[in-house]
Amino acid sequence: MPELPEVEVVRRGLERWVAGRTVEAVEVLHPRAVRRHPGGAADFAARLRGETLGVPRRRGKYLWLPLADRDLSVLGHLGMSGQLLVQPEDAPDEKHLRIRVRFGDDAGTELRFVDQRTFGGLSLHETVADSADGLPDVIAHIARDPLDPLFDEAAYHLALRAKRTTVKRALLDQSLISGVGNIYADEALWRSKLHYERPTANLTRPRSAELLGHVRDVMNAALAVGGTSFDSLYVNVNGESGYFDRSLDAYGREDEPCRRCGTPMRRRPWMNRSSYFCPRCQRPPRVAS
DNA sequence: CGTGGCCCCTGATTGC
DNA sequence: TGCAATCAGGGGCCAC
Repeated sequence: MPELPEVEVVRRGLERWVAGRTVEAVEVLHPRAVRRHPGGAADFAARLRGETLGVPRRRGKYLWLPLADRDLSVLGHLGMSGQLLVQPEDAPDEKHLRIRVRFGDDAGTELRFVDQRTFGGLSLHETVADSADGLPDVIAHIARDPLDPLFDEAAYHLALRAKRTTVKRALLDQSLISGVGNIYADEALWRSKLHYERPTANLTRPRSAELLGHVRDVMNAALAVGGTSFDSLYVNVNGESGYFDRSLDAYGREDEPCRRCGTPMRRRPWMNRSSYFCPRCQRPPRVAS
């Protein structure tokens, strides 16, 4: 499951291995991988052909490659199981290869989008008119992520107070803060000693600031580890390789002792997912639903 | 309009 | 042993 730090590692890999290259041919092997592209697979391939890719950017878990001299970007999301790989042209196709991008240079590598569960995909979108960083229009509603220097902490706190929702829902609400998934939400809540069903409306400024700090810490720790592991030909993220899961304190630790107090951790079904928490450190709110 | 919930998908795992 | 149910989860979309 690629979270924000893994997507940032992918972005850096793309910057190194793909930026500045000109597309020669695009092959869409699974229509679902381009389902967000308005014109369909053939249109995606035709429009991308001949274009030169710019420096990749990222917001939350979305990343995009602006096309040189056009107000157009290739937008990508890895979903649950997506990978963007730079592979030798003669490497055998991956089992779940969905899109192949060939380049017109002689570097001998191509870009591949591989995705088992097909939740992710690539698409072409126009740039928001007055956006400095070339934000694609379809993700204009995605908030800045907590590692973005322009993330507005005061506005975030006010937005939390205004919402009539619970804290974990708010962490996963991409219009408030982006890039926080189920795993890091549980980690940040554990570190903050907050129950996932705590209402956001009465969170004090220090509490929300602490929570945000823990979100950043969790992400930066993963980034520090993941950022050193991919200095190779591969632009590779494998969220299930477990390079950070040994450092998880909450997620996936049902019945294991809380690392703070020793109480067995619990798992609760939540939004078709799971929430992991310590029943002692993270007390439920008085009016838990 | 804000909030909550459903569903897209495939493969590993679990249960009978 | 084999088949079916369950689980994993980002985020768009829709109903209330």
